[in-house]
Amino acid sequence: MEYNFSEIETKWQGYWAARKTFAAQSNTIKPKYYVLDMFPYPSGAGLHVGHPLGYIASDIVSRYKRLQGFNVLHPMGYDAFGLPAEQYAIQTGQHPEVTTKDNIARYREQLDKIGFAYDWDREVRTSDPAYYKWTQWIFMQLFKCYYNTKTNKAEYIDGLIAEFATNGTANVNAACSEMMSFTAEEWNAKSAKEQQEILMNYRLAYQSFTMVNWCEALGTVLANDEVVNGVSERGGYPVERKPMRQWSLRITAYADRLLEGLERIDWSDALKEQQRNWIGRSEGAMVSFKLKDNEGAIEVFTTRPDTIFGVSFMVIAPEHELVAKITTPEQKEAVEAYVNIAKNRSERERMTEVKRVSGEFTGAYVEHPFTGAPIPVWIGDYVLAGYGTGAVMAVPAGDERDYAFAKHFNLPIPAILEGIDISEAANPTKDAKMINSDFLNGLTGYEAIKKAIEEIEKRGIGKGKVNFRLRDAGYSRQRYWGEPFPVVYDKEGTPHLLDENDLPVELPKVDSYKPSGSGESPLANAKDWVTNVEGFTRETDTMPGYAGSSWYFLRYMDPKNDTAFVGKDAVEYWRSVDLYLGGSEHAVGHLLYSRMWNKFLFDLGLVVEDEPFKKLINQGMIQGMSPYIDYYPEHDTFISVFADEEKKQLTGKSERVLTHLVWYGPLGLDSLDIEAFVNFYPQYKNSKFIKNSDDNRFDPTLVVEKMSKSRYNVVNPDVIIGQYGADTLRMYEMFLGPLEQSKPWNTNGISGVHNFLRKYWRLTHNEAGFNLSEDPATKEELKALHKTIKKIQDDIERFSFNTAVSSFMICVNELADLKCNKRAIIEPLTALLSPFAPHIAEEVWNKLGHTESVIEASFPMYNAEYTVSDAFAYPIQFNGKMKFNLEIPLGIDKEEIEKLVMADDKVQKQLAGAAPKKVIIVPGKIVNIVA
RNA sequence: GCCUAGGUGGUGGAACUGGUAGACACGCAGGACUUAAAAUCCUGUAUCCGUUGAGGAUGUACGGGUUCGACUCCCGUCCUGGGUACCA
Repeated sequence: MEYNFSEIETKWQGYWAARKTFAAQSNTIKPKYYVLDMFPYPSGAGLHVGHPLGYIASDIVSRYKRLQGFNVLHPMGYDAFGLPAEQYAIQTGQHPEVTTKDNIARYREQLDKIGFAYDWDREVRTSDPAYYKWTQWIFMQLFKCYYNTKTNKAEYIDGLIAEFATNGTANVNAACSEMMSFTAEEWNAKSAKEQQEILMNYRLAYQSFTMVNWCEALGTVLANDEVVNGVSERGGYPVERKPMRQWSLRITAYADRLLEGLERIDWSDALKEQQRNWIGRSEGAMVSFKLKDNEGAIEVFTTRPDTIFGVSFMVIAPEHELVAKITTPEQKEAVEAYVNIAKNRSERERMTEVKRVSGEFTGAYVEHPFTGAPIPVWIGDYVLAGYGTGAVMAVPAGDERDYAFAKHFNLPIPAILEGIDISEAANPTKDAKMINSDFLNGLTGYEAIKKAIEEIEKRGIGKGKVNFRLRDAGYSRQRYWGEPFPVVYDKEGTPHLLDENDLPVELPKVDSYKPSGSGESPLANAKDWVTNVEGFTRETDTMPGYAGSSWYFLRYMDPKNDTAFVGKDAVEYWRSVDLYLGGSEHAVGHLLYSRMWNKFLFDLGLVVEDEPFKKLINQGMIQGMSPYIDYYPEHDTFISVFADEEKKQLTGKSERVLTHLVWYGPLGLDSLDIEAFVNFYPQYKNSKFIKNSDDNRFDPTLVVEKMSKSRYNVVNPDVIIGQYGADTLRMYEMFLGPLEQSKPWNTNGISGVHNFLRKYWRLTHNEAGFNLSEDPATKEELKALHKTIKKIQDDIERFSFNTAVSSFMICVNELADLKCNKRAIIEPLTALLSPFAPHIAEEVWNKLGHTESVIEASFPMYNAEYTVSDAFAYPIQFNGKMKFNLEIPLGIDKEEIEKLVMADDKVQKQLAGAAPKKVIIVPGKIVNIVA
């Protein structure tokens, strides 16, 4: 009887769906386990083979936890707002809601075919008004709150307002955009509008001016992804950076808690380190340099106040607010020209091209705060406006970039460290003793930092400060396909929240999804909607992609609740995500935002855990092979990648042409169909094509890249399922390599995995049908089984699914050799296999006579008796240090063990001819040789 | 540039804590069964030299180092993936 996977898989998928087998229980005394996948963005290309990698792994864990007796929550949903659907809408006029629904339907169909144990009754979609009602509601709470740094948590701003009215800012310690200071009288004298403006300085969701990529020609703000080499990707129009009034979230208020929380969660060190570096806490000092010949001062933040006597110039960012004010008339032209060039370069470019030194002298000077010496002020684009104060005190002796700048512009490089050569490069060491540094002379850098801060504070020219690299998160988008803000403006332009009863604020219908052209979002085109709140106009920006995804893990706990984003009972039972699986591309974006949202909701007492994701695994990305063909324009010739001899004849630069007209075999890419190619691209009608000399084929160059529709490298799981079945796909994706590693998709080994499943099937099936023996198992058979149980359990616990699949293969090979079809072995093996290949396991389980699903089984018990090997591996230690293992047969006495050990080459080599002082043998445990 | 991860046979990978490098699988070669094919099973398979019941040398991106012993630890270099704040 053949293994008919398609029949088996259809049958059991239908059974699971009809019985709601995987629904999480709500009234149970079982312990809970919440295992979550990062939900997908439903793209038009459909699900590709990369998506299931993490989903299969989490599915294995969820089924494994069920076998262990947990009440498992394993949900799935869709991150349904986003740019691609909107761009598609602009091109085709189709409402993004329609395309999104279609895409979701396709995803669902594909997901169902893989046999995931999802509780589909809990599905969420971020673009569903019933969902985004609560995204808007959480935004309202963020708007209504500020961060009290005394109690170290978010609180409602009414408390702050009352404090302002009675004591002013005197006793206020709150996270804010800029330090403010006023008395109660001053506060009370302000107009309502002025008061609202001041409160923006404190709110956790607030408005301010931030930079956007503005494309005049397209009349729209562009995402960084839409800007390539400084021009728009579409059309190649110039892009400038310009300030716009935008919403932001004050995530910086949570910087310390986001850092501290990392200590308490089970994430990889690499990921934690990335978050730490992103937050970028650094201790240092703010120092104020007085302007010469002008009012005011320039503030700098430095982590190295010890090097202050090495300052020979100052560099400020081209966007710095003082540039226009301090530039002297003689330098005006040059500075303006420089600012114009610099301001349109992206921060990325400015950081990448760090070796290309550029800058301009402003003509202005500041005074050194200790020596009073004049310090020239330059502008340079290596200083970023967004970090610190947008100004640095340049210490060329100690900082590489300052050094390069000084060398390039011939500025002095004062020596401040004893015995350190600075003729070739800067040296940032803190170990050397300070020289030429007045009161710091003779101290090391470490000592000098403290002393310098003391002195700076004493003289009132600055103070010690902790600075963060983390910036507040931009929260406005001038887009259609996102959550509308529950905000309206009065006639004075002051924003007000709508009433909670007005939620959800649904997206209005618009005629065009194109931007309005004035920089406003497409919502501004819906004139009736904008003005349909009496006396007010609506906010027309929408929320960013991360809004809905920052809290979706909470909604799964209680997805149908329409009186709260999550009910109290639900959140108290499910608490937080026990295991979160997703790609490392979300290391700092989504994973930081959702931690912040969760902490905020925790502060308001609405969730019970401060950290949302207890354990996190990053699965690697499955890459695609994009087919490019090599073209030599000088010869008007295309050449196959393997035609090496002919390639030598070709001169000039070659180009790579991306093409989808590669013959696509059932499982992947093959050679180019030249005829189809020239039909599709008539411009190459007369081009020459050089094929391989040996097999007369034309092969493309395959480039490993992220799988995406636009690169023609998406491989669909449906094809694999059709040919081999879902169980093979599941096991093969796990077999492909370590979960956390990225790897290009290939189907080279898939037949091996499929053969394994057939072998497992053949253990209990012959031509006639199901064939099971009720005889008791032999010791050898039990050994094969129990070795596997132990291995599989260990492997699941450490997420090593590829080695688990190998262990299954070894086990089945051994059982096949033993011709074992005994219930005593097959039954536990089937339960063991069910998380990996659930359909075939369910089928066999059913044939074994069980009426309940295999998920009602329990994980097989491992029995150590059957896994002891015939020989024991003795760890051999020298002087107590573990050195190596030696196989010693069982059942021999101490003396014989010693003889065997001493006769071993490695032991002899170790002793190098000398006799050991002592040989300690602990029977069955250890051999310790004291040399 | 910066942050982060990785680089092992023809291929995917294994080696979990410094202790026989290459488990398992693909591919390939040879064989059994078969009229034949498919399926299945058996044997071999890191490289080089030698051998055909003979062993030796080399070998985990590259160059150094620590250690009796290094894929594993340290220093440096090269290459690749991911992120870099409005893709998701």
